Amino acid sequence: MGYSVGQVAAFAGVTVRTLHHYDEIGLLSPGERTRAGYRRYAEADLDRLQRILFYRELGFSLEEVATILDEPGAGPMTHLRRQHELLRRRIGRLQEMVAAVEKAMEAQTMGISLTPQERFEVFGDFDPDEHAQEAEERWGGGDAFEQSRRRTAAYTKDDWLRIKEEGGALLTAFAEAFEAGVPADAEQAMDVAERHREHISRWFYDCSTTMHRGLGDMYVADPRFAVNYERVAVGLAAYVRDAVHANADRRRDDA
Amino acid sequence: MGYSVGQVAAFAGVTVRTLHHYDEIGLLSPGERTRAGYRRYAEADLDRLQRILFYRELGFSLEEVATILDEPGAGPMTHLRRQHELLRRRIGRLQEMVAAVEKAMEAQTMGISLTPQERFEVFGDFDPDEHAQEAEERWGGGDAFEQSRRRTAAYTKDDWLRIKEEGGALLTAFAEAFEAGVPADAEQAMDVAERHREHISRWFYDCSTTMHRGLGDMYVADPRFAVNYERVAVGLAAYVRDAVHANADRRRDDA
DNA sequence: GGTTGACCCTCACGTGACGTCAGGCCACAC
DNA sequence: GTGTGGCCTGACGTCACGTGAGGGTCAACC
Repeated sequence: MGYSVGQVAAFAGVTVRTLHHYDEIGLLSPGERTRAGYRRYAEADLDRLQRILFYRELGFSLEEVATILDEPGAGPMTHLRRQHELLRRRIGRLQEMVAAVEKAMEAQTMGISLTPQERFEVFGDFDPDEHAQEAEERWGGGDAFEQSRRRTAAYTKDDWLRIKEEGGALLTAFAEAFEAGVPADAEQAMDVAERHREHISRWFYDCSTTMHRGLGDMYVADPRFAVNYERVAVGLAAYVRDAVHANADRRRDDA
Repeated sequence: MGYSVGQVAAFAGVTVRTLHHYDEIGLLSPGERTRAGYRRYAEADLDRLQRILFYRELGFSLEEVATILDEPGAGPMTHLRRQHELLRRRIGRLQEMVAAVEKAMEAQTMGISLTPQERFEVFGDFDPDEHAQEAEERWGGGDAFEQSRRRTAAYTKDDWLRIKEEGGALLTAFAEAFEAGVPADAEQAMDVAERHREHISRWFYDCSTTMHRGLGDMYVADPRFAVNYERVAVGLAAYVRDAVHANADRRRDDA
């Protein structure tokens, strides 16, 4: 029963070394080993491998793939839906590139030359500090952003692990309240929102309730942020925003 | 005049380090330096960078990108057409993946489970030894293929460089004859075909004229091979096939 | 029942495409 | 003239494997 490394490698179209690597880093460890130490992959392992290869091809790092796959409460259907969505987006992006190429062909035949900005327009989506720029515009003056950049620059790997852990706990807390039907303006939800604000203040920048409110809005408006919540539960981003708003109202009333 | 590394990095959406790296490996060296040693990128450098990023995003290694960009006689329009084609294919592939995901979703909701082969079907295109399997089927018995595998296993980097060089020379020879309007059954073209057959025999496996004929057919029929010729000149794959056939006929007559 | 050949194992170093400091010029602003 | 930000060249780190080396395992065939 089960498949050997060679067999799995063959029909997955990867090398044996790749499977060894995934085993080494704990991304995909075969369910069993024979007494001789041979790896034996079960049906479930193949499922996991298929997903790994899928997300990998869409450009996720193996670490990211691991967190996606080990996300609690994500069944097969969750993944399929997400994969569908990711593919749709990627196709959209490529179609934009097609349009850009066609535009360039036209410009070429007309003898028009493009400005540097125009030339790289289509790559703009991938600008890594896009977040930064937006933060600057939205939160005014770039003060918060600068602070965040300075602070985070000094963080160690352990710090980041703690941040990830805390963030995950907050996400779970939001999700649980949401799934349990707790209203966003109930004390429980507001408390989680407050913990979230403290989390931001503690690790990134001094986050006032007003700034937090803006942040909450962005979680819904900006798909890059929304996806983090929506992939846990549909509607969670809006729920988080509402909780954050309710919390901001409460604290204003307190004052 | 010209742009600094920082400026170029900014609107191309890459890091300064990346530009340094491209300079180091000779992929993109700025047209000029200031007397202080600062890099100054000209308009043409931006063009090149844009192409580099394009091909890179489609999965080419930097070495491959270099050979594509330094291909002699490839103007802006050649690149645009090729980019268009590559994008179209990539979109096609992603659409297949979408279909596969949708099929999986259906199977999931129906409670059907897929076989391992079905699971990885969509990744099949990337199976690296796909060529091998086909070779085995087409040339019968896998003898040629086995020989090729055994021989090439022992080749050094220098050997591969020579092979690439020889192959490039043959490609150029074919292209020149083609562009010059030399008929495929003219002596000049047949001679190149014969050199091509010897090249195969020398480096990969004993290639009879009959096998060579089959190989020529495949260069046209199989897009994975055809692309190597078509990207140099449209119609070149068919030309090569015809020359190979003519050469095979000639040598049969000789005998 | 021994040997052959395909397949498996674990080190362990190599590679491609950068990321990330360190240490030190350069240039313009105040 | 002294910051402050941008640029330079090393040089080492990282990620996702590739590529042997050296050695067990196992079904098959003689």
